[in-house]
Amino acid sequence: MQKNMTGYDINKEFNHGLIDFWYAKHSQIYPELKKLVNEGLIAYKIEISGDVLEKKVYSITDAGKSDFIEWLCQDVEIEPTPKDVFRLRMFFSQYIDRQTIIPLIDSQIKQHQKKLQRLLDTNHCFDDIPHPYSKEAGDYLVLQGAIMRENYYLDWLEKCKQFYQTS
Amino acid sequence: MQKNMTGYDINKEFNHGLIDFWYAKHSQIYPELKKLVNEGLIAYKIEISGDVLEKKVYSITDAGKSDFIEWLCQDVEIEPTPKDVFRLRMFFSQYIDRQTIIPLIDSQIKQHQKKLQRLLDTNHCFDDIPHPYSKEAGDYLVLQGAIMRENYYLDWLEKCKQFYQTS
DNA sequence: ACCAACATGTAAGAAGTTACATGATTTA
DNA sequence: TAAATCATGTAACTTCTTACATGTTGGT
Repeated sequence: MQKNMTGYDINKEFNHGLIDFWYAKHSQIYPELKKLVNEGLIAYKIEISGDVLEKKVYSITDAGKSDFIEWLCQDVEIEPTPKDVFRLRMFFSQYIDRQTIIPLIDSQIKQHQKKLQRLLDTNHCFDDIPHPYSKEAGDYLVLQGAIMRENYYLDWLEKCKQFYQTS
Repeated sequence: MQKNMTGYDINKEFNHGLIDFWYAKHSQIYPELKKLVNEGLIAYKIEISGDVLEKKVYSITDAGKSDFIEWLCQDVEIEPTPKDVFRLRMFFSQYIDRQTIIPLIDSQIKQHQKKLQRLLDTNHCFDDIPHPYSKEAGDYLVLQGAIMRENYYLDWLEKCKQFYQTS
């Protein structure tokens, strides 16, 4: 929808980029692209890199665009709260002894702080709030959401830590 | 781990109860229980309800307990941010026109407010903060996490709404 | 020459959803 | 006696992960 891309490009955005709300492995991406071509929603042109290496550069078709916009405008029910393995662990935290649980929580805090820092570094790209309906609008909104999410999660982790420390 | 349960009980907790961090359909639960029995991690006794209805009441074995505790105490890497369809939609929000997007966001706000209210109602069960290592500790921590999550998500939705309103 | 990155796929299996399928018990 | 809830399963399918599999290009 936003630019022509190869499967490799999509994989890079999902796994090395900043997209923090969706992902897929290349082993899922390539078959899925094939499927979308069969459905007429995307099409590709082969480009040659160097001497022989073939790149399949995909673009969205008109049918794909209208399908996508239709999907985008639908009012939908909220999803169930996503599964969270660490929340599951905390649910059973009564079975972890005190000298074990604090380092476990600290490890999560450390990792989430690192993630948050990475998001905040990216946030400097937006010196000004982008204009609605600009092409940066989506990036901006999801990045704000990601930052807010990490902050809430860290607050919760701190709460868990204090719960087991002050007793 | 906490009490003996039937597959039906587990399904009820997942789909009608308050567990807000994990779920499964009964069509997944029954085969999974069978698998765990084969692995010797759980066992069941048949109880008769009424005249003939057979209930399989499952309990965890010693092997299951030690396996579980071992899993529980492991220090693990944080998971990737879970997929979020509405975040995905907002990423592409530039393609939604103004009279459409605001009701879409409002609908999400309404649904999350309802969910939050349900969580807050449950929260009244905890007049006092439960004691760490009590059996309510896990319930308490995940409920606080769920409430914090809904609050953060509502804040983000409001931010999205304002972004598209003030322009 | 070597290595990192570019580039594209398939196969086997695990996890999860939807639909199919059946029957008993309790409550109004 | 009808409906809601209790109770347990299977089948087909989609989704996702891990591992297998191959070859090119660009930089040092």
